[in-house]
Amino acid sequence: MPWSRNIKPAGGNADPAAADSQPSVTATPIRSSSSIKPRCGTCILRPHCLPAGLAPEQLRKFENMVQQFATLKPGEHLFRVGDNFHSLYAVRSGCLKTCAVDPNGREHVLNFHFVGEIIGIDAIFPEQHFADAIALVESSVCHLPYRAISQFAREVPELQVQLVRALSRHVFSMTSISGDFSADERLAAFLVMVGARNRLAGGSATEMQLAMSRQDIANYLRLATETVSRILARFQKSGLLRANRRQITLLNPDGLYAIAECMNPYSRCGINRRRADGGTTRN
Amino acid sequence: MPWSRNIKPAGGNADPAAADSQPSVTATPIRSSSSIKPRCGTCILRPHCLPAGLAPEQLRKFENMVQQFATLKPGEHLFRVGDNFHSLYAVRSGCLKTCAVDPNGREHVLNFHFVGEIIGIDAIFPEQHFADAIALVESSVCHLPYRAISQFAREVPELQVQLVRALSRHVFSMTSISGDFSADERLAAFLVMVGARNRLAGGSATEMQLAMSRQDIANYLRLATETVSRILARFQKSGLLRANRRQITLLNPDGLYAIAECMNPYSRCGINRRRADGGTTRN
DNA sequence: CGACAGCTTGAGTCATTTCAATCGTTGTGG
DNA sequence: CCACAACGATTGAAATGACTCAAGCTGTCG
Repeated sequence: MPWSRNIKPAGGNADPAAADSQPSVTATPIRSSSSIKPRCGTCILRPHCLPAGLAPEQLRKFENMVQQFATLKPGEHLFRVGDNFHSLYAVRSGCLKTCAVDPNGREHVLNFHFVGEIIGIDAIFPEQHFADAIALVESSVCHLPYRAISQFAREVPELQVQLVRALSRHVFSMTSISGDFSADERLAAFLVMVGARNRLAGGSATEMQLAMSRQDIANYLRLATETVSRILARFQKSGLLRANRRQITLLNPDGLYAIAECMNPYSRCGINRRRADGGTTRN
Repeated sequence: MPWSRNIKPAGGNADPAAADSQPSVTATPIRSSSSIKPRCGTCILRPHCLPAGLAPEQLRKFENMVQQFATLKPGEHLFRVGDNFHSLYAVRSGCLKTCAVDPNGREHVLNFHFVGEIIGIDAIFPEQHFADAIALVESSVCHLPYRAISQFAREVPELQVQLVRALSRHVFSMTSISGDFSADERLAAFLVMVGARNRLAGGSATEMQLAMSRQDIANYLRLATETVSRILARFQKSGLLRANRRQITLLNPDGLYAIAECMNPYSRCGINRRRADGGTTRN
């Protein structure tokens, strides 16, 4: 059992001077590149982000609501369990995990958040965070104050639609991994998914540098770390991939896809739809 | 591949009884008690449903959009994989499951939908159903045409808020069961949850008639049917409950709650918040 | 270089599954 | 009304996928 949680000293490297807009007790150590305002208009991620489909002048207004542009070092928290919810975050670069430690001390990784993805939508309802959000590598996020966004959405139906779609997509994507699948299937699906998300972020779908440790992968897939290692070794032996530490090359994406196929929601019906979710894009 | 799983023929429990009233291959067989219009204003479920918090005249308008009031016999489909999404449904009485059969023939129960809960929100994004919705017992649902609801939400912020909250709550509640927990923990949590939902629907939290079979429970909890049986027997032997077929009495809810506690998101932080989600209400 | 953290590999164990047989209910037809 | 079929639930025994424990390996960093 992995009691050994990486309690990375968030304080050690934090620049205390950097824009501390939160004097609260549980102060979230956001290192903000302060004055840099994100420009949604020129952001390559816009089609995948909340302001997708906004008209120019709405977009400008939206941009003005994006208050901060935080940079996080590996291991730094974006927010913590118990923090009040007041903002959504969009990953601009890097990768984060949301995770929670249960009373028995087991860490559960709820999700990985790749470039272009929204963090925090599960906190809208309880109005409080029930997970920690931790950067896995140097990452930057846009800060979308929810009250303002929500208010703005009342005037701009297009934004409303995007918000609801983002939520629905999230539910949709969760249904796959929550299912009953073997370790092989889950890991194969994970790799294919990371490849797809990697490509969305402008990289390769088959050549990637994982942001997360074996332990994180295991905690996400409900496996033991050793099991992840072993399956990777087996996949490698059968020529499906090459794995060296966090450097992974998918040599036979179709083979992996075949193993993972049962987790693809789209394969459940006769639809040959464009794989919109990215969760299972082949190659 | 050693990963032989329970290849439970989808036909096995598909709808042996209900195959009656559906000659069509894909048509949604809604048995409508036609003319009966639901009255949200007098519905005891309103606080838990979408129109929660609407002002009187908005409520009347909302009522008018609720087009149908369908009744389903056990085993009947509300919708099927591949159906176009055009409506959300609110469970008025009874209980339904949403489930999908993967390419290997394994059935995955995605969710159970109890009285007062919304069905279909995961289809908003893909605009298509990727699951079957099947009544477990005689059930009735309100029919909420999404286009109209969505349009109406643009004018009525309160409704918009409710929609987003419902989605966020759904995400929130999914995070528990998707975690890595033992069979005992998952089953205990399941029973506590059913009790809580049963009470919300006006019944008892400890005395209940399950709507679902052991097989359905197993497919939901990622267990084998036999395992569910065995754990129930063990719980019974240790005085936690009394189980006879689908009739379950929780004799020691606190004991069950203690086992299930690790799955309670609220217990992850120091919060002694009113257990709003119902997922883990004690007794 | 040494310490450390993350990763890998092996061996034994355990929780859960699979296979198989039985039991109790419920519904059906004679 | 009873026999019988059918189905869901239960129980036992054996098999196994994944875990735990433990040791060794590899790369990184001070």
